Amino acid sequence: MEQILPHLDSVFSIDCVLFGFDGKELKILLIERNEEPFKDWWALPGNIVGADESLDQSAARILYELTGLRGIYMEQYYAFGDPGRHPQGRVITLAYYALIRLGGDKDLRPVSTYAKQANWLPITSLPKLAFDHQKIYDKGLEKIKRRIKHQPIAFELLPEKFTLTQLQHVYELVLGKKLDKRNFRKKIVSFGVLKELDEKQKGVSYRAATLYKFDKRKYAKLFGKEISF
Amino acid sequence: MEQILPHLDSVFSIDCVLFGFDGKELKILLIERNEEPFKDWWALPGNIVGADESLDQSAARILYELTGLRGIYMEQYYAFGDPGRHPQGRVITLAYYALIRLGGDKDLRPVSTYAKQANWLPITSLPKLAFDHQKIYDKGLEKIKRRIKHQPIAFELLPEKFTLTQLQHVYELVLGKKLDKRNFRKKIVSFGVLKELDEKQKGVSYRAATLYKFDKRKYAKLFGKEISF
DNA sequence: TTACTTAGTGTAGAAAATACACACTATATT
DNA sequence: AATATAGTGTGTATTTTCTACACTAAGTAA
Repeated sequence: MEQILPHLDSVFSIDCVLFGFDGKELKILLIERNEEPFKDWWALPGNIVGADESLDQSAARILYELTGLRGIYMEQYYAFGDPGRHPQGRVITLAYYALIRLGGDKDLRPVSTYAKQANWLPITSLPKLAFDHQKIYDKGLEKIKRRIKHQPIAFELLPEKFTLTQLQHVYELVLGKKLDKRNFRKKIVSFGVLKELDEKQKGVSYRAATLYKFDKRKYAKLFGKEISF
Repeated sequence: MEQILPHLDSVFSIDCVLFGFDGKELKILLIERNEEPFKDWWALPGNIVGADESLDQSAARILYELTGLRGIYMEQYYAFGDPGRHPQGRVITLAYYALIRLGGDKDLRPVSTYAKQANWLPITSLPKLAFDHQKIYDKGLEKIKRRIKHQPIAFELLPEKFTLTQLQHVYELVLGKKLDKRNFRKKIVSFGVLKELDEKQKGVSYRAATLYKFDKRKYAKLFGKEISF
């Protein structure tokens, strides 16, 4: 019901779990707070939703301010609003995750005002997080696991051209388990959204792998179909 | 980021898509508004989140006030917050769906203050809805479709004891398609969460079907496993 | 007793999932 | 030039799951 519009003392924010892949590890972007509460703790980046912003815009803005990146794949996944989750009052927060390819140079321009530093930390060794951010992160990882099994979002973590081994590696890191190489290739190729290029990997000291691209057109046609790993 | 706690002119509400099954049709509970905006329109039931309530509690309260029911399966599924979604100001709303068995007697005690009436309407012929509630409903149905394919939530819509035909019927209504009887039975039984009772349906004018119960223990053990229809 | 209505059951063929091992190729090293 | 190294790339047989499909059994009503 929405006909009553009182002035309430609650705050609505967005927090983001920004997943990044640098070719080796899966990481998330954390900031080290320089204000109370939780001064000197690591926290997920977040902010208050602006008055004229949609929720998605707000999430995109947070990401942009922190990294300078735009057009990144982001997805809203859950709202956290326990009365006790923020020591200084009622803050309801909406969580987004994003998938980002790291390892150009542009991936992170460190951030202003409310943080000492911002850093990509591997998900295999995360510090204690401020507020209920551990819970928010856990749920984000769970959601992304489920999503990657059914839709080809793994591409968002890779450069435009990638090898099948790199793609498999992303799946393994997100799902947290090893996959069989031959079966993986069979399945991902049969899904029909990969375009094999006439181009090979460079700068490796072993047999160079064929590069592939993700074919967005073909994917759009398939919409609704699902893979599963 | 959450160290700033300004007093913002935005309102945070919860709206609920309450799915009910009466043995025949899948319905949702709508209320007819008696105040502007959207006076005389049908809308999803909802309310402002109370200061000391968790989000889940708030959703449960809305449901309780409307129907007198407690302990109902509810799930948060998406936040809607476009700046223009409410004509009188910024209202961010969090959507929940619930699954309810209808057809005892207790299912609905109609509601007070802000509504002329509340009614269970079949999803096959819904009226135009107030605000962006059509969008909220659509997304809710989509979520529930996906969920029912993977987890046995269909039980929540049925009485404690039910026949396999009833169960199949629920699946067909939610998924919006016919299922093969033999294949359905094979799969649902092999999932291993049904308990066959020594009891038959009563009061039918044809061969009585065997009754089943949902075995929550077995389900807990299987957690993580998935069916798919 | 008969007619009616729904319950309940099996199988064969197709498709998908899994398990599994070796030869190829590019580079680096001696 | 020969060799070591490290990752690429490929096929098949087996098992499991999915799909399509039709009749008999049981109970009730007339």
